[in-house]
Amino acid sequence: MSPAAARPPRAWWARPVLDLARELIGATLSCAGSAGVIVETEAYHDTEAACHAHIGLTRRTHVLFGPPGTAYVYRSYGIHALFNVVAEAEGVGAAVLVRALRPVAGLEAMGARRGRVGPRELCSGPGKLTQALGIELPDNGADLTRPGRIEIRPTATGPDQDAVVAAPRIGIIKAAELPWRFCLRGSPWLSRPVPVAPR
DNA sequence: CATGGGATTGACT
DNA sequence: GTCAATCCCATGC
Repeated sequence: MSPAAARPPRAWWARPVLDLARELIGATLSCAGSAGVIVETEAYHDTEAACHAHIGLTRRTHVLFGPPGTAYVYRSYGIHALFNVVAEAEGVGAAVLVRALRPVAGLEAMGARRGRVGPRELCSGPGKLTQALGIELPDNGADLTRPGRIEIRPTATGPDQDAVVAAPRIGIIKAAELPWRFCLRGSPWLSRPVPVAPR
């Protein structure tokens, strides 16, 4: 695989959210002594109804409209913390949800945080990977362009685009037809398999 | 101030 | 396959 690039500057994160969601496949996400390679993402944009930012600027969504390269962490179903990275220009509400990782470092710490589960269950879901990495609500708003608890290192050359598959997003009702889920083709570390027949 | 829904997971039938 | 857990916050009275 390609070597890790340096910590990307603000402008790197400012690209269109669909481009960023693809680009992040293969990047390494690390936090609290553990790390994994991103194998699944989803894009969200304020112009479509599934995005939290669709309702406009509120206390919950203001991070989404802020500077790109910022972490957006929110609680889902009262239980799980889900991790996103803000994309596009400041003033646009857009973010990439990280949905699954291939664990590569700190697997013991991941297991301690997740409870005794098999390696395939450590990071194969958006709520699982935040628990495995120790990402929680206080990480909301973290600036990923500065040194901190959470770090994302893309590959130097970006992912091989032939290896990235697009599919409909998971677990949403609104705008469910958009193929804005991106997966590493054939990866055994996905939250769910890519559907065989596209719709 | 009360209510309702949600980008999920794990346990159970 | 079904379903509850549990909390943040937007919305409405």
